[in-house]
Amino acid sequence: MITVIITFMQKLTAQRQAILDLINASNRHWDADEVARALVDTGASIGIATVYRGLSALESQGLIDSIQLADKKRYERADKAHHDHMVCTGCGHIEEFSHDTIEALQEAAAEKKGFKLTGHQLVMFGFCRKCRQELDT
Amino acid sequence: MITVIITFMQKLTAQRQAILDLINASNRHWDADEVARALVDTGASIGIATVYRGLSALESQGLIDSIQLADKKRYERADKAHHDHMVCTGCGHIEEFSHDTIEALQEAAAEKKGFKLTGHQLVMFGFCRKCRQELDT
DNA sequence: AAATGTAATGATAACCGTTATCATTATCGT
DNA sequence: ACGATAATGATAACGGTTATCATTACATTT
Repeated sequence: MITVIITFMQKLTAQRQAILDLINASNRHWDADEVARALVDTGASIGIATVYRGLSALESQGLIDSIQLADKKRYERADKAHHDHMVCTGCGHIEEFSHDTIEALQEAAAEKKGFKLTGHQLVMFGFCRKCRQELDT
Repeated sequence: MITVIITFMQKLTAQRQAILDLINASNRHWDADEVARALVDTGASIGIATVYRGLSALESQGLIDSIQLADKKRYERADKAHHDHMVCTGCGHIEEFSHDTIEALQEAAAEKKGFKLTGHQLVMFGFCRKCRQELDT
């Protein structure tokens, strides 16, 4: 096997700093378009391509996290403990949760199949408390 | 809230039967393009749009299952017990596994947040036994 | 401070999986 | 067989994302 590893300096430019600040300022889960829109609204000048590149650069540096939903990727702050997500299919609300036992059992299940885990993603779908009530009316 | 439910007959046409037979004949996880290619290879005449429509029709009837990966959707036989997936990022191999305790804990975690679960998807990423060995060489 | 090398930017084209459109064909119940 | 309606297939369109490329910004060296 031939492995080539190319490394280069990642620059934390003004645009990337702005993206990082925006994401760090809340607990929201942002898609690329929302980030671009929010930054432009504050008067910043940033192209959509720069947002996409900035988001993946920041993620590869571990400065932000992401979850891959069916249609798009969403980014969130990285300075939180590991957690998974529940997505309300009614209103889009995303709730976070973490469960050490589930994590441990996943690791054990992988090991049993000979897998060396590098990551996982657990997304649960359903109706949040609010949407659940509206369904009953 | 206004809810409109429109129901109509779903026809099991020759094309859809061919898709169903193909998927039922193995344990593979097919994407739409692979299905179309495989059917055309057997001499069948089927358009890619028909494959997409057939796949979602069959899934909505519970005749096949699917998993949503980052880039595309993959379909598999439905006549298996519920299970989740481990995807090898080295070779693309998909391994299935099931774990009742994890399922139960998920349900409990959702309930604690007030969520009424409708489904979930757990995908674990890593290296399968074979790719793991190649990494060490 | 000027020059140099390199990564980032931004506008836009391209990409890829998927869905919509629409005229035509096939299917099912009667 | 007839009539109603769903399915088909070719292709356009869509939406999120990535590639292209000329230009700009940055850090390091002279």
